[in-house]
Amino acid sequence: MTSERKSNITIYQVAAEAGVAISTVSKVLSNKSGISAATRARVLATVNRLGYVPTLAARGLTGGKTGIIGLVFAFTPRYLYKDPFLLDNILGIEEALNDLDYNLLISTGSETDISVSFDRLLRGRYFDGVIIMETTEIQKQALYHKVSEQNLPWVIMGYPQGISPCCAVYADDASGGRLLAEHLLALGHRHFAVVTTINYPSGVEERLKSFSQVLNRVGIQIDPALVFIGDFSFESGYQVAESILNRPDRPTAIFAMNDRMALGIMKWASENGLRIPEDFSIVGFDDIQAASESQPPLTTVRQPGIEVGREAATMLVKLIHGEPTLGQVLMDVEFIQRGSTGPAPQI
Amino acid sequence: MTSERKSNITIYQVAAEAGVAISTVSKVLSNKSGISAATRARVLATVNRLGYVPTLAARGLTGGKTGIIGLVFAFTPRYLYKDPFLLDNILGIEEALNDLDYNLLISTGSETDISVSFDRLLRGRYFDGVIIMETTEIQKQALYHKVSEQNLPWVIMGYPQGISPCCAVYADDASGGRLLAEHLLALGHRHFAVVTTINYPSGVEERLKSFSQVLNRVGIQIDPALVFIGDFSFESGYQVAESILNRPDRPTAIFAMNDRMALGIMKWASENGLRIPEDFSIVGFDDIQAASESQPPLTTVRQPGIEVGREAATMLVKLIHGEPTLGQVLMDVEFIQRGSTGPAPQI
DNA sequence: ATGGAAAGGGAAAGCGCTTTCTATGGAGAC
DNA sequence: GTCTCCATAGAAAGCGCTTTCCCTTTCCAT
Repeated sequence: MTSERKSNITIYQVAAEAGVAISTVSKVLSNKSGISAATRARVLATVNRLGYVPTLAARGLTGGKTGIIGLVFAFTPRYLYKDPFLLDNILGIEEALNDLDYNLLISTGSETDISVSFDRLLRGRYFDGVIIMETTEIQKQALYHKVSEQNLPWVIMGYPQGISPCCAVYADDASGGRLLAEHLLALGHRHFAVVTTINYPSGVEERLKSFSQVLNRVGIQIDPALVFIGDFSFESGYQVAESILNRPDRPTAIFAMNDRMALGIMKWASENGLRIPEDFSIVGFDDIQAASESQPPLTTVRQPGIEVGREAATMLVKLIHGEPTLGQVLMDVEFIQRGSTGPAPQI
Repeated sequence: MTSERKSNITIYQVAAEAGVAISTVSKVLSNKSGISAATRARVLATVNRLGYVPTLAARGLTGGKTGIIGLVFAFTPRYLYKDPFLLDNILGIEEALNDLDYNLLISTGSETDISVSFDRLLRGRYFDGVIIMETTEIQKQALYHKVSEQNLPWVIMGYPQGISPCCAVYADDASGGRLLAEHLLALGHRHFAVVTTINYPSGVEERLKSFSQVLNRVGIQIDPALVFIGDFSFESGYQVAESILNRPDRPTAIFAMNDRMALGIMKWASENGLRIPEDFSIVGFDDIQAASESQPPLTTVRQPGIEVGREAATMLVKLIHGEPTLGQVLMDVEFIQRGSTGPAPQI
C-alpha cells in the first residue's frame, strides 16, 4: 500500500539482474565514458529484456535530462489554435523534436499574465530547454529573466531585438514589409490603410515599420486615422472592413498584418459589391493556405512557418547538448503576387 | 559547483523562515488537514514572501500532483496540426485546463508506433492523468493497457467501444452519418460514393457504418468500387476527385468523411467545369470554418469540437480529484444543410 | 619483474518533496 | 489535581535517479 501505482522496474532491478552497480547502469544509459563495451552490452541487454524506462521525475530532480522542452506562448490558447501560421511553427517544432526524441509542452496564458503557470513549470525541473514564441517586447524581457535565472538553454522564435546575446530564429519580416510597400507603390497607390493589432509581437512591428519607411521615403505618411485595429482573426478583419471601406476618402490599398484579417476584409468587400483589385488592392502576410484559395487569391508574403519551427527546435537541442550553434538565424520571406493587387484606381 | 542551475528556494527554507517543520509546509500546500489556521496562515505568508514554488520533479517522484496532463495522439503531428477539427478539440482542452490550473503535454507519434516516446512519458511520473485522442480500435486497446498499468486516471476523447468500463467523451457520429444519408436519400440520390481513409479512428467508422445502414434499409449497397481513400487532407480530396467524377457512371452524391476532403473535391470539380449541386451533391463532416465559406457552402454535420475537448478535460480533472463523474458523455451533432446538396440529377 | 597510471566499477550522498510515525502539548474527564 | 486522549507538530524514511569519490583491476613502460 506504499504506492497506488504499480511499481515499475527501477534501476536497482536492472543493476541486480545485470550484476553491476546502479551507477554503472546510469552511466551506460547516459552514454558516459568509463564503461567497457562488454559491460555496456550486458546492461543494455538487461534493460531491453526488463523493459526498463528511467523515471523522468527522478531524472529531473537530479538534474539529468528529461527530454521535455517547454514552449511559452504569452497569449491565449484561442489565439494560438486558430492561427494557421503559428500552428505551422509548432508543427515544425514537433516534427523536429519527434526526430530528436524530445517532447513539447506548450504553456499558453494571457496577455496580462504569462507567468502564473509557466513560472511553476519553469521552476519545476521538468524542462531541458525553452522556446519563447511570438511575444511582445515587454514580455520578452520578463521571460528572459525568468528563464535565465533557471539557467536553462532557450531560443526565441521571433525577433531578438532588445535581448542580447541570445539565440533566435525569425523570418525577415522587415523585408516582407518593404516588398509589399514597393509593390503597392509601383502600382501607383498613394493612399494607404493598415490593419494591425494592439500589443503585437515584434515581428509585426517590423513589418509595419519597414512598410512605413518605404512610404516615408517617397514622402507618404500613413494617416493615423487609417490605422485600424483587429486581433489577427478573420472576424476582426470582417468587422473593421466597413469603417475602412465606407469612408469618403477610401484608401486604394490596404495592408493587413496577416492573411486572415485580409481575408475577412475581402469577404466584407465581396458582400458589399466592392471589386478587388478594381476598387481597392489588399495585401496580407504569412501566406496561409486559404490565401491562395480566396477569390481573388491574396497577394502576400510567405513566411516559412514550419522551417522556422524546425530550426528553432534543432537549435535548442544543440544548445542543450552543448554543441556549437549559430546564434541567430534569419529566414528568408518570399513576396507572392496574386490577384488581390492591381493598379490604383483613378480618383 | 554542485548544480549548474541557480538553486531555488526549497521547502526547507520556507519551513525555517516560518519556524515550522517541512512536513507542515507540505501539508499546508497540499491542503491537508491537521494544521491550525494560525500556522497555515503563517506558512502561506512565508511562501508568498519568498516566492516559493514547489519543484514538480520532486512532487512527481513522491507521487504528488504535478499539474500536468498527457494527451496521446497516435498519428503524426502533421495530421494533428493541419486539422481544424482536432485543433478545436485541443483548444477546448487547453481552455478548460488553464482554468483548472493544469498543463497539457501533447505526445504525437505515428500510426505504426505510438509507444516509443509516450511510454517514456507515461512511466515518467509526470502525468496526473491522460487523455487518449482519436485512435483506432487496436491502438486504443494497447494504450488502455499501458495507462491502466500505471494506475493513472484517463479519459478517451472518442468512441469507447471495446473498452469498458471507461470514461469517454464523444460526438454522436452515428447520428451524423444517419442524418446525411437520410438527407441525400430524400433528395432522390441512389448512387453514392464515399471518401474515407485507411486506419481510421472509431468515430469515422461509426459515421460510415450508420450511413450505409440507412442506405441498406432501402436496398442500396455501397459499391466497393466507389469507396475512395484519402488521408483527411484537402489535397487528398483534390487528388481522388478525378477518379470519382470522371467515371462514366458518375455517382450523384459523395459522402466525404470530413470537410477538408469534401472541399478538395469541390475545388477539382469547379476547376473542371462541374457544377454543384446540379451535377452532383456532396457532404462532409465536422463543420469547420471553411465549410461555410466555400462556393457553394458545404452541407455537413457539425461536431462540437471545443465542447468535446472541454468536457474531456473537465472530466479528467474530476477523476484526478476523486470526484464522481459521468462515465460517458455523448455530445449532440447538428445537421447543417447548405448549398452543396440538391436534387439528384436525372440520368 | 615491478611500479605506476589509467580505466572500470561500487558505495554513498544527495536532489526536494510526500508521508508515515512518533512526540508533545493542552483540553477534558474523573 | 492527576490521568487519558486528541489535535497538531516534527523527525525520518523513502521516491528513483545522477554524480562524486574512492577502490580495484588491468595494462604498459621501465
